[in-house]
Amino acid sequence: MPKIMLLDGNSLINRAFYAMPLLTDKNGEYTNGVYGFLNIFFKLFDEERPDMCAVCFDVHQPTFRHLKFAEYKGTRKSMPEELRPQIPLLKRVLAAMDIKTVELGGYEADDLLGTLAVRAEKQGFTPVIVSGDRDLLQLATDTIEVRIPKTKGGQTIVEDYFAKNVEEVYGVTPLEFIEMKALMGDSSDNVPGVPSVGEKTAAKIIQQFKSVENAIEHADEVKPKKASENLKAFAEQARLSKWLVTINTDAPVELDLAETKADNIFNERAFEEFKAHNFKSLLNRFENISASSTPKKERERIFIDNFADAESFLGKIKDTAAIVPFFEGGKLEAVSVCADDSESALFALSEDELLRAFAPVLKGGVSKILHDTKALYVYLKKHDLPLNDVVFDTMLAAYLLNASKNDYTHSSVAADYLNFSFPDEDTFFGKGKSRIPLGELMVTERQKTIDYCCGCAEIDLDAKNILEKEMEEKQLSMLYYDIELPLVYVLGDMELYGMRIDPRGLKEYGEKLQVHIDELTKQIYWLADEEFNINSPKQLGVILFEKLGLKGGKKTKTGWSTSADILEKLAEREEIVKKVLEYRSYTKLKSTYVDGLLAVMDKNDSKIHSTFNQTITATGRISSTEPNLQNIPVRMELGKQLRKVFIPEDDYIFLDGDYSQIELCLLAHISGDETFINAFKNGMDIHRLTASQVFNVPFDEVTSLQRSNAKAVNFGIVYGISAYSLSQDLNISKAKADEYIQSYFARYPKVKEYLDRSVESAHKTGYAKTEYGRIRYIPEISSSNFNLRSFGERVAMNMPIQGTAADIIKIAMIRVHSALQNYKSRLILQVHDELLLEVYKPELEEVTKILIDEMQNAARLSVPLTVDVHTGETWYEAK
DNA sequence: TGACTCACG
DNA sequence: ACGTACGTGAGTCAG
Repeated sequence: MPKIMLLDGNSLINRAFYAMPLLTDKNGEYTNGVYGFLNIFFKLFDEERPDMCAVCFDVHQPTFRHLKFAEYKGTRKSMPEELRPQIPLLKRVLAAMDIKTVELGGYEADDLLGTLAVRAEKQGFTPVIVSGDRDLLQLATDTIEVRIPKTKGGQTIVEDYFAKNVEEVYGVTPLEFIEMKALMGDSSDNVPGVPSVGEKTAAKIIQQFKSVENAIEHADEVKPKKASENLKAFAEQARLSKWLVTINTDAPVELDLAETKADNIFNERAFEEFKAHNFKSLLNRFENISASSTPKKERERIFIDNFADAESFLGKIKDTAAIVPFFEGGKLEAVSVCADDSESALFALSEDELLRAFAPVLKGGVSKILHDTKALYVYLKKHDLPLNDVVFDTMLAAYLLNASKNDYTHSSVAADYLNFSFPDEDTFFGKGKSRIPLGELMVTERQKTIDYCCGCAEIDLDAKNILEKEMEEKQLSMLYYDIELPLVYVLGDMELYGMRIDPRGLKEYGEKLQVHIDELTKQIYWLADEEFNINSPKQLGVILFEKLGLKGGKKTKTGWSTSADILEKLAEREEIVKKVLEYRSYTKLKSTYVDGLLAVMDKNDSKIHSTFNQTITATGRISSTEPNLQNIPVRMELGKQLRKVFIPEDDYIFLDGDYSQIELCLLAHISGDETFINAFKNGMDIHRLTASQVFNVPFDEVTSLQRSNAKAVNFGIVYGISAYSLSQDLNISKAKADEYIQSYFARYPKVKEYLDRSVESAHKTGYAKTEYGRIRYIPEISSSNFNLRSFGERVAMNMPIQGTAADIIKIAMIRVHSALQNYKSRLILQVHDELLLEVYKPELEEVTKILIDEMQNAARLSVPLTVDVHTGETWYEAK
């Protein structure tokens, strides 16, 4: 018997929308509801294999039924702005899939589902109704099945109901289910029901009396008492509710069921729609099409396990090759190569043989396409091997094209730019403890391993042209070839040089901290009159705000907030709070810095080799991990002492250069505000100037409090200001903060214009851009959610400034690195607006000049970029 | 694994 | 009325 699947478009897209995070496609249009709908659709389609299919939608038009009860139906919550446009989108996608959509003025989707289901049943089809709405259960019969998908813990599970299942679960027949719903009401659907009657009571009443009408007639016999009284008092409302929940099974739908054949879903047009809206995981369903539409080259995948074959394969490479190294525990395990459309190869030899075979190719001649060039560069340099003629890095290109992604793996590049799904590295090898070395996989899953490794090289080769073209279109090529690609080697060298520390000094520092920690722990236990885990915000909150009853606590969703800004307000009066804050700062230093640094130190040379990541931040900054050398303490003296254990190599000295107020300089430059520009040209104290302008006092009479408040306002402007946050930061009233901001804008009108312009442009284009053309997409900016949209607007104000500063220091790094080629001195660290060099002492004078010159001239702005330099025998002194 | 806290620019 | 500063990484707790 032919099967027909009838879906509730409105209800399912609604469920999907709230179950999924907001997703956007390339044009910034929201797609999560449609994507979620399609996932449910395909899951059930695969299970049911229906011959026919139709999706029903609501059309709200005033009709008799709805006019009469407008007061109930009319007050339904309005749809979020992110969802509304997804309904026409869903209809378009369904049309492309050749799936019939059904709608009829004045009827809701459930009426249409009911009508079609009954009609189909009569004509001898097997109907399956899919909806997120339980009201539909009234339609279940022995042949009509109602399926209700639910998300539970991220997984979609489906509840299935024939008539007998409804009776099992609710104890009433599907038709009685209507009566039951009428009594209990439905607040989300604005069905009033009878007050104080919930699901349990309604079920009991209907089991006994079978219908609302009969229950009203025998209202005196109804229990409990409350329900009995209300049933009498709200009899009319109960009848009305029944009318509202009853689904019409006789709507005048003009549709021949023969038109609902679902036999052309996976067609070219649907494929294009799916691609356009980034429904990547669904694309592999289009098997025949994906092959033709994205000519995925079928290459022969060769396995090479001896040196002679390796040499002969590599010897054939003409001019370009994608090369992918596979490392395990710092050792090279295998390499895959793809140089043309006909074949790719996996080389599994000993590390020694691999290096011998590949050295000539890596050294030069062959143009190389890589993915994470820095990793290979660093590895090779450790083995004294050169890497030249790298012409492209797919990871970096994918980052420039969209800096907001979490990763830029081969899998992600394949999905985003080649339209096919490819296993994720972590999925393939396993991650963390359960990671399986490539060598072992070669034994157990030989062909899959060859396919995976060769696939990576094929992806790099195939994606190069597409990535290059997209970068060209988005005007990112200069940023890519002149900044990001050259920067790889600068960062690589920084990682290789590392930073020397004095482990004995560090241990002594740690021991000193530990003495204080032990003392503070005892004092805190004594003051709290019990022992507890001070590191646990949960336990600490209970001790402070419940046991000791301190006032001024704030709740977070898990308990009391014990953050520093709250504790600081209590510290003056409360000894224990003061001790806790002190304890926190000591333990932070001990565990994160002392223990953390000792754990990652290279024991051979007492050096810290951080990893500098080029594809993490959304703004273009570099990040540093294992360890993070960009957040070594400096603001507090106690923490700053830590920098005394960072020491240059023998005969070297630290030289530090930092841009003075680079973000405010850029604000002045980009906005073109004359007051700011002149102030910077004259080398004035910018925060003092701001204070004198905002608080209307002579420049020389600005107090230190006024200056520091003005400094906070300047920071606020760069971050995308709001009066509320500024008031929090300065501990002043919101009104006062607002006053500061208003007078700031009055004094610097061009700054205000710039901020407005940035926000407007982001609204229009969906992204923010630096002076060098770096892009950050801001899908949040078109949200109807106030918080999300506000966040988007702050990002629009901040990103061009923070990002341009990042671009500029990257340029400076490349130039300094290149200028130092023939010196022993070297760049070893970048901290966003600061460069740290390890300078060979005889070169100090010259290198100082180079550093200042290259940093100051990295960009031409309408204000001078000034650089402060310091030298020191320790990092402490050099700052 | 996510929430919280805190170190930096 | 809404309820926030922008960008990161690491250690710790607790479910």
